[in-house]
Amino acid sequence: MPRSRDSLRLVVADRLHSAAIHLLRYARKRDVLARVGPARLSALSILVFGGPMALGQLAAAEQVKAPTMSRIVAGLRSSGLARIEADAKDARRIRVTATAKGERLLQEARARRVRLVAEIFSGLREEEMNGLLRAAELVEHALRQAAGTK
Amino acid sequence: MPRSRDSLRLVVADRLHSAAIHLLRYARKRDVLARVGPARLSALSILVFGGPMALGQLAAAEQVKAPTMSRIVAGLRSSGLARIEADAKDARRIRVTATAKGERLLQEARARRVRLVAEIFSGLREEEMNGLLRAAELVEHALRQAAGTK
DNA sequence: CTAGTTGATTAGCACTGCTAACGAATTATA
DNA sequence: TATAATTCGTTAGCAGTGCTAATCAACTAG
Repeated sequence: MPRSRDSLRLVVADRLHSAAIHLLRYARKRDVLARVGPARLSALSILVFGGPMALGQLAAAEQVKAPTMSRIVAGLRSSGLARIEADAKDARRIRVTATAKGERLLQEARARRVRLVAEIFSGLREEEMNGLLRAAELVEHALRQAAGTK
Repeated sequence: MPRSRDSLRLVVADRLHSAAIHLLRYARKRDVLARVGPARLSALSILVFGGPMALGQLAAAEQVKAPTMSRIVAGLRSSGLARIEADAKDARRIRVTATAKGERLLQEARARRVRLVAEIFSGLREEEMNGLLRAAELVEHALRQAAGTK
């Protein structure tokens, strides 16, 4: 592989990583207002969009280990944002479901976060926005590929 | 502002946020190998690229409160990745500097990240990589603007 | 029926963010 | 000059999120 492509990758890696860190740090300021941490919010969104599922599935979806998800679910539960039921087929399993309150909170938090991030980009031209969109989709797509192959 | 531009922003914000979360989760797996957390690595890179600076400056650059940066610097120090000296002009201030070991570790972490990104984006054309680079720079620039204005 | 596997939890560690409260040093002001 | 206000950094303590190791219960294979 040519040296120039290699160093381009180095720069891209650096910049993307840094941009991601800073973007999330910025966005998190409002998540705090929701009194729900990012991991819980993210898990909740999986539940809302993906429907009820077992803890292990949720952990896999979030790329997190079972004990971590166990605690996240406990937190959601104690906040009344999710509930758990026994699985009919397998008594080891639990079925985690978002409550109505959870769905409501998710929509609010999401709207707040999106408004915040959208504010940041208020000065950008439409073509720049489209560039960002393509970049985000590229990253997501490439990550899905990489996660699948691994 | 036209409705269409507004909703484009919302979509971009949503996608970017999601892509950032997933990219960092993926990248963190390797950071763990470096035995240095993401916040320390990020602060270290500011030091390496920006030169020695006061704790407050570093906190501002990382968009983090002083106590948080105080602990991050303490961690870097105890790992021998950074050192602190007294400021000649103002005895309240400290001067934080990356050590040679810190610079070395950062380069290694970067190299690891580059390999990771290379894996993820192995299928991308050079122009797509350039698109990602522009996107990352746009995000950083917009964030700096937003942080400055606020 | 025993042995192995799987799903979830608990315990305990590390890291990262915050606010509140403090001490020390500097700057502004009476 | 003496005092007050401000600024810089630290400490203490809370919450959240990630991990591994160990454990328990339930299911599955032999």
